[in-house]
Amino acid sequence: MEIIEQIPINFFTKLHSCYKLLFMDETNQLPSRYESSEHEQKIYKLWEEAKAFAPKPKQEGEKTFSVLMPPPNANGSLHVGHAVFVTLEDLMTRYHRMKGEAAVWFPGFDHAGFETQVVFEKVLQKQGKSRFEMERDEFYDATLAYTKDNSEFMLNQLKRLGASADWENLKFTLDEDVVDLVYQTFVQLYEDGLAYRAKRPVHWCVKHQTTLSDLEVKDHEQTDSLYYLKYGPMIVATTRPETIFADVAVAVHPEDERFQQYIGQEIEVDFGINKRMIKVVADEMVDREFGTGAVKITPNHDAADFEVAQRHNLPTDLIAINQYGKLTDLAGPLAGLKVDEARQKTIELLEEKGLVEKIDTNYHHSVKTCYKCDRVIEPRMLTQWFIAVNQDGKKTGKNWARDAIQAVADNKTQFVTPRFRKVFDHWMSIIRDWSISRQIVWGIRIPAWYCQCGGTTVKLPSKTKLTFLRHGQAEHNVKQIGNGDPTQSYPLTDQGKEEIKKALTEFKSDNRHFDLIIASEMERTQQSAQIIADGTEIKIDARLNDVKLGGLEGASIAEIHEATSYHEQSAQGSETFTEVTRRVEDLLRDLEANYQNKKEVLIVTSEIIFWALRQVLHPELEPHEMKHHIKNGESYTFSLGDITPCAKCGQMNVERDLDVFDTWFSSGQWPHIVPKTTNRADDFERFYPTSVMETGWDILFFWVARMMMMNIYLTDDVPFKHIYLHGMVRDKDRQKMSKSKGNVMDPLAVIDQYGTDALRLALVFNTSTGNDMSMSEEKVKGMRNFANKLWNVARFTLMNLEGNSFEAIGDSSSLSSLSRMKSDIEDPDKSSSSGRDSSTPLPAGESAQNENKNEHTERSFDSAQDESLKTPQPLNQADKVILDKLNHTIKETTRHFDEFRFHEAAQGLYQFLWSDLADTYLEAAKEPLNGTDDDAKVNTQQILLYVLTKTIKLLHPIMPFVTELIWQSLPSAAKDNKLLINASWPVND
RNA sequence: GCGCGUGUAGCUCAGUGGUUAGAGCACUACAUUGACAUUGUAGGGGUCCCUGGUUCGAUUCCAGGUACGCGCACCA
Repeated sequence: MEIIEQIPINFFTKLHSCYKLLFMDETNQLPSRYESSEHEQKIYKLWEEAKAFAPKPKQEGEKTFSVLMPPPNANGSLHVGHAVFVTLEDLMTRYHRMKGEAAVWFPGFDHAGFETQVVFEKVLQKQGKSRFEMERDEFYDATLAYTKDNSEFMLNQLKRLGASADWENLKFTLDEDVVDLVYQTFVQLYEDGLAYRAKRPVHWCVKHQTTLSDLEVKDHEQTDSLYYLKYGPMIVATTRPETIFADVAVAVHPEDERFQQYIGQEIEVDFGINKRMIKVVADEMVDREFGTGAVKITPNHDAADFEVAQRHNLPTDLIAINQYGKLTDLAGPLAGLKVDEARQKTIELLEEKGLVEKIDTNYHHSVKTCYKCDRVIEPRMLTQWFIAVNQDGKKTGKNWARDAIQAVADNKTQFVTPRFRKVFDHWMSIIRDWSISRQIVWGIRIPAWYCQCGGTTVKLPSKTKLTFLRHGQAEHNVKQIGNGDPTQSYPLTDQGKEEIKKALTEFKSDNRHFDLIIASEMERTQQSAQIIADGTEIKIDARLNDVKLGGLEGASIAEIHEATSYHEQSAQGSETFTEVTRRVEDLLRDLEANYQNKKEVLIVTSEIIFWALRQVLHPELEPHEMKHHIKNGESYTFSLGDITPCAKCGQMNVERDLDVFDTWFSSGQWPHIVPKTTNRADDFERFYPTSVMETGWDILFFWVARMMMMNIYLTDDVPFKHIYLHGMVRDKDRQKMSKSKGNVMDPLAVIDQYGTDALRLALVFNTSTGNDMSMSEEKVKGMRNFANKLWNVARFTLMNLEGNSFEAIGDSSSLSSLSRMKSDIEDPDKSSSSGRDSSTPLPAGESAQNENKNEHTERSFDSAQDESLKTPQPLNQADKVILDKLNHTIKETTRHFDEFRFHEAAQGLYQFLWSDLADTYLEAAKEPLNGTDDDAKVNTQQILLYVLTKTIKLLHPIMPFVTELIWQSLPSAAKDNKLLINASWPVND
C-alpha cells in the first residue's frame, strides 16, 4: 500500500462542533443507545431540503438508473408488503445514486378501480349507504375524496420508510395527463384493430355487478351433486339443472355410436314446466367418458356451450339467469329465485315428473369465484371491450403476446430469478383476450360512444368546457317584440348590462376564465360579450343568431307565439325550431372538432339557442319540453366531451359507454406514462427503459406481463431491463398475514418501536430472492440491536478521536476506564478466524489504488468536500486484518448489489460490522488507543475513522437513517459530501 | 392432468461440487457498568427429505420417489 500522510494534528480540533449537534444529548453526553424515533424524521427532512431525491442533471455519457414504484392502491394504509418494495427499491436507488449515476425512483399512486370501489363501498355500508342509491358523479366524487385523503396519508407513511423517491413528480393514475395518454392508447388500439367490442362469455360477479378478467377469478374446489336428467330419449349429466330453461341443444361426440341415430335430429324434451324441441348436435368438445356422453347446451350460462352454439349456429338469446343471479321468466314458476334455491326447486320439480335418473352427490369439481367476495361467478354473454392479445395490429402489425415473449427470449428483459421466466413464458403462451370493461364507476371511463345508427365512435374526448350565456336584457325585450334580424339595433338596457356584470362577478368568484368567447351577430350578444371579455378574443358566429322571423320580424311575442310553435311550423318565412337546432348542432360539431383543448369557451346567445341545445343534448325529450324559460344573464355549463358526434352518421345524440377500464389497463402503461409526464422534458429519453421492475410475484400476470405487452406495443422498446420479483411476507410461523388471522404487522408501529433501519434490514436479512420471507418482532428486534451496535462503534470511534488530545467530551470516567479493558489484540489467529471470509484473504501488499480518484470522476453533483480520507497504513496484524476485511467487504457488497443479492450484502455487512469490526478490531484497538505510543494511537484512530466511514457508506442503502446520522457527526475532513445520501460509493483497493 | 417451487439446527431461513455446513431468534454456562446488557466470552444442537446416478469428492449437479406450498388447465 502506498505511504500515506498522517492526519494533521489540527484535524481533530475540527471535531467537536461537527457531531455535537446531532450526536449528543442535552446533558452533553453521547447517548449510549441509538434512539431511532428521535432522529429519523429530522434526517429525512435533511434529504428533502437538499432535494436529494431528484436525479442529477443530464450529462454527456451519463449512466442512468431508474425504478418505477409499483403505485400503491390509494385506498388503505401501508402494510408490510409496501415496506418490502420500499426497502428493495430504495436501497437500489440509493446504491446507484452513491455510485454517481443519475438515479431516479418514480413514485405514484393507483386509483385501483375495482379494489378501491370495493373498499369504499364497505365504508359506505358502514354509513348505511350503497353506491346503487347514489348518482354516478356523486359516488365518483366521494371515492375521489376518499382516495385523495388516503394517498396523502400513505405518502407520509412511505416517507417514514425512508423512501428516497422523486416526490416532486408524484403521479396519480387519474391525473389529467395520465388519463390523456391512456385514452390515446385506447384510440390507437382501436384504430389498429386490437381493441374490439364484442359479445363474449365473461365472468360476472353477482355481488359487485361487474365483469372480471380471467385473472380476477379464482378456482375453488368443492363437492357438489352431479344430476343425471332424463332428456327426451337421452340422459344428460349436469351440475346446473337450473339453467335447463335456457337450453338450446344437446351435444354428443360425433363418433359416439350410442347417439348416431339422434345427431341432426330434434328431440322433444320435458323441462318440467314445459316441453320444447331440442336439437342434437355433434361436437368434438364432448368427452364420451364423462357422465352419459351427452351435454346439454346453454350458451348464455357457460363459456364452452357458447362456443358450441356458435359452431352450430344455435340461438344464443335464451337467458335463464339475470344479472342479479336470479331466474328469469323463462323458468316459469321458478322465476325470481336465486340460483342455489332454484337448483333445489328445479330438481324437486323434475323429480315429481320422474325426470331425474340419478344424483351423484359426491362430485368433485372446481368453480370460479370472485377473488374479492368468493361468490360463485355467473358466466354471462355480454357486449364488452376486449384487447386482442394474440392478433397482429392491422396497421402496426404488432402482436402483444408474441412481441413480449420475443423480447424476453432476446434477453432484452431479464428475470433476476429465472424460474419466473418459465412462469411468464407459460402464461404468455396460453393468454386469452383481455376483457377490459368494468361496470363500475371508479376509474377511467372508456372513450367510446354509440349511436342509434349502430355506429361506434372511439376518440379522445374533447376537454373543452362550454358555457352558454343568455344576453342581458335588450330594448326589444322591454318592448316584448321579436327580433331575429341582426341588422336591427336593439342595444342592451342598463338593466341588461347589470345582469351581465352580475354574471361576470359570478364567473370570477368561481375562478373561471374564458379562453374564447363566441357571440352571435345580434347586437345584444356582442355587447354582452364585450362586458365579459376583458381582452379575451370574441368570435362572431351566425349560427348562434336568434330565430329568423321573416315576415314576423318586429311583431309582438304574443303574435309570434300564435303564428308558430317554433317547431315544424313556419309562418311568413320564419325559421323552424328544427332548423335552429340543426345550426346549433352544426356549431357544436365544429367546436368539437376544432376546439379540443380550448379549456373554457363562452357562448353568448339567445334563449332559443338554449332550447335548441337542450334538444341536441336530450333528443329523447318531446318538443314541448324544450321551452324552459332562460332569464337574461343566465348560463349553463357542460363538457364538450359529452357530445362527441357519431363517426358513422354525424349525429350528436350518441351515448358514451358507461363502463370504465380495468384498472390494470392504465397502470399497465405506467412505465412510459410516468417519464413522459414529469416536470423534466427529457425523462423519457433518459430513463426509459427503466432499469428494474421490482414488485411482488403475485402481480406478475396482473401487472408485469401487461406492462411488457403494452409498453413494447407503444414504445417499441421493453419497459424495463430487469424484473426482480420478491416474495410475500409471512409471519414467524410461515402463515400468510391476514387481518382475519390477526397476524398482520403494521410497519409504522414497528418503525415507532424499533426504527426504520431495523425494519428494512429485517426485510432483507436471511431472505432470498423471490421466496416468501418470514417476519417477526424478534427478528426486527435483532436488527435494531445491530443498528445500536453500529451506533456504538461510531460512538467509540468518535469518543476516542476526541479523547486523544483535545477537548474532552462525553463521560470522561467511562473513557478512562477503557484502559482497564482486557483484550486479546496480540492474537492474530483469533481475529482472522472470526471472519466468514477468512479463507480467502486478499493478497497482501496488493498495491492500493487511491479511491479518491474514482470519487472525483463519479461525484454527486452537490458534493461539498474534496478531501476524504486516504487509505491508512496498517501498523500491526489487527490493522492489516481489518483493512483486508474492509476491502473484501467493499468488493463483495458491491458485487452483491450489482447482482441483486441484497440479502448477501446485508449478511456480509452484518458479519463485518459486528464480528470483525466491533468484536475483534475495536477490542484490539483499545491497547494502542490507551497506550503511550502516540504514532500507534493516531494510526489506530485513523484506521477506525477510515473503516467507520466506509462501513456506513456500505450500509447506507439498507439502513439510511442511522448511517446518515453518524455521517453528520463525522469530522468534515472524512467526508466527500455533506450528505451521505450523495456521498460516493466506496471502491475496493 | 401440466408446470413451478420448497424440504438444511428447537423455530424462521441463508449458503455451498472441496477443511469442521452457517445466520437470526431460542437454549446452556460464565462474565459484569468497560463503546454497546439493545453486551461480551465459551458452548450444546444437523442422516443438509429418501433412493439411485455423475464425480477423486454430492447437502450442492442429474434422474426417480416423497411431503408440503403455489400457478395453469380441465371442470357437462
